[in-house]
Amino acid sequence: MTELSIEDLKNELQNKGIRPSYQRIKVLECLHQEGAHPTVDEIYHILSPQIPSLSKATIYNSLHSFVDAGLVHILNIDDNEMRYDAILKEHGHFKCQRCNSIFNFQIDMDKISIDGLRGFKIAEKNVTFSGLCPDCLSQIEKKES
Amino acid sequence: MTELSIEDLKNELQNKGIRPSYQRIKVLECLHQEGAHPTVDEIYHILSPQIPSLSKATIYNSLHSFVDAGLVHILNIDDNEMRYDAILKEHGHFKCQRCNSIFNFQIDMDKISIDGLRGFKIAEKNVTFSGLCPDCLSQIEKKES
DNA sequence: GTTCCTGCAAAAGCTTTGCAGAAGA
DNA sequence: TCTTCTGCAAAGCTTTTGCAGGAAC
Repeated sequence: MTELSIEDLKNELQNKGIRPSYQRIKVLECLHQEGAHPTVDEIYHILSPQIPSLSKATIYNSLHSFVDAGLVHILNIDDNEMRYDAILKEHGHFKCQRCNSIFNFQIDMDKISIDGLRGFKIAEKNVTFSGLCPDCLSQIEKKES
Repeated sequence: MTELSIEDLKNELQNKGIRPSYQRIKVLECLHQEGAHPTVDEIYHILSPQIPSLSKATIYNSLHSFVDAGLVHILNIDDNEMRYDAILKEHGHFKCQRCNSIFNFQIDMDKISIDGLRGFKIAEKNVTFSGLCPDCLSQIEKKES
């Protein structure tokens, strides 16, 4: 969300006990792009031009360390591939069914009234909506007119 | 949720224009078990003893028809495999991180206060919590004492 | 007879694992 | 030097696809 410098990312990794290699810093940078929830494949295609030697195994390894350290969350929003989310602040996700873009939105999880979870210990809350984003909606309207 | 007879399931399929083959009826029956959200593999292992000739391809085919017809929903709650949900009534899902069981809970989606989705057309709402279920909680307490 | 369905096999795609060489402490 | 990381290749899983035989209409 906020623009982070290489130094910030380096510190973020070191604070969690992860050695801040160049590859890991770049992967983490990808995740911190405004509103990004990239798949492994997307990260690979973003970074490959800058780091031609980069392999997907390294991206997977990096992401696993990040998840274990609590730096990023796994997003189960796609049917087939995983997405990763570096925004730890509580928020919801909207997925456009037409262009597959993912948007964040603010949400107050505490205000969700639930019934039937007495006795459960809730650790994580996920809210995911899907439908059509404004861009796709206006494109559909144009087509119809 | 409610116990459905073979006839009910047959009608459910026919109403949607899906030919009610034996295999499809049994797959749909699996999905209608109380609180079930089976994976393809789970369905396969449940039905295999009754239908030794059953293949996973048929289960996938059946589920795709059901999803296309709007009879079941896809549940993106697991990291690696899909789950399927035959309860179309609005509800949330809780996944126990210890035993991997999935529970349904009631939720009023309309009362979720969202901010930042003006201009979006929302088609589907998904709420997924995770943590520990009562059973696992009490087992952990026993271990600690 | 024609259409649709089943089930096998193979293929495709995402993710994980093993290992050798390289980089960092 | 010793540990850790990278990157390649291969393997493992889930899901999809193609096709031939069979069932249903």
